[in-house]
Amino acid sequence: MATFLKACADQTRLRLINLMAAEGEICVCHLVDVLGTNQPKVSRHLAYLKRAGLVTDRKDGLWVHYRLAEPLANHARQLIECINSCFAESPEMRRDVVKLRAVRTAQPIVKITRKSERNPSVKPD
Amino acid sequence: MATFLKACADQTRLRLINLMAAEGEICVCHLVDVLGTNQPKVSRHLAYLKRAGLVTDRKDGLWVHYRLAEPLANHARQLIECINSCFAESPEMRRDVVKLRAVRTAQPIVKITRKSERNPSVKPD
DNA sequence: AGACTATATTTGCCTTGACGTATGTAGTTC
DNA sequence: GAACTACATACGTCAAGGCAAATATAGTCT
Repeated sequence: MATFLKACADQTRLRLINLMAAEGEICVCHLVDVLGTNQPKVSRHLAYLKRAGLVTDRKDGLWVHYRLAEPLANHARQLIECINSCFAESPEMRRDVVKLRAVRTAQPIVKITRKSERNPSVKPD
Repeated sequence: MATFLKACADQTRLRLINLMAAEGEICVCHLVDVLGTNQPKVSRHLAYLKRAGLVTDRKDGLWVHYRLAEPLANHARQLIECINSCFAESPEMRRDVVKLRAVRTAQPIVKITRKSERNPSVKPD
């Protein structure tokens, strides 16, 4: 119980949980884009959530996709549901979801991985 | 949100919340007896909960009584309710409530404060 | 093979918070 | 006022956890 609460008791992790609760499986690179922070930070928090048993990951080639663990222990599920209903009232959380959708359509996970090809604004040198 | 979760993310504080949710206003000395720990530890955690806005206190002569704050912010109330429903499944939490009732009847808060008078097993020296 | 991409982990630093012990404060009793 | 009671707080220590920056790992493309 305290373990789950600790895992949720951080703004960055709450944002990650919010996104996965809303959109299911998400690739780390998209999470980095949405949170607008550096990649190690996101990975660290994802690892924390995984240790706590709240999320699971799936490797797919170069990418790793995270999603909320299923099934969750009873109290963990209740807790996530409760937190989730609170997200609805938070502008930041709603903005994150919108931004994730935008990022996903702009930069879908495809076999063409070069940023320079996906996004012309990035010069290939 | 993260603040409230942090405040709840500790076993000792969960036990305190459980007791106050079940029995309302409780005096610090009884909480010390029930938790079976030292008094500074209990006071420290109560102060933490108070800072987070989860509890309020009331002075009454020599005693201080704590209870869950009312009204709580929307998400805090939801959170407490959720946590509370999880308590029902925890043997330790249920034992605490039983023990509190026992302590309260054995050592009611009265104007006779000497432990030696309330409890003959404590020698007055 | 070499360049590149996505992700994880390590490192060093700093803050927070948990603990027990000791001490301070304030109210009560006699 | 002296002894006592309930509670809070300061102190020193320690572990956990937050961060940014650097580095490691591993898969992909050409």
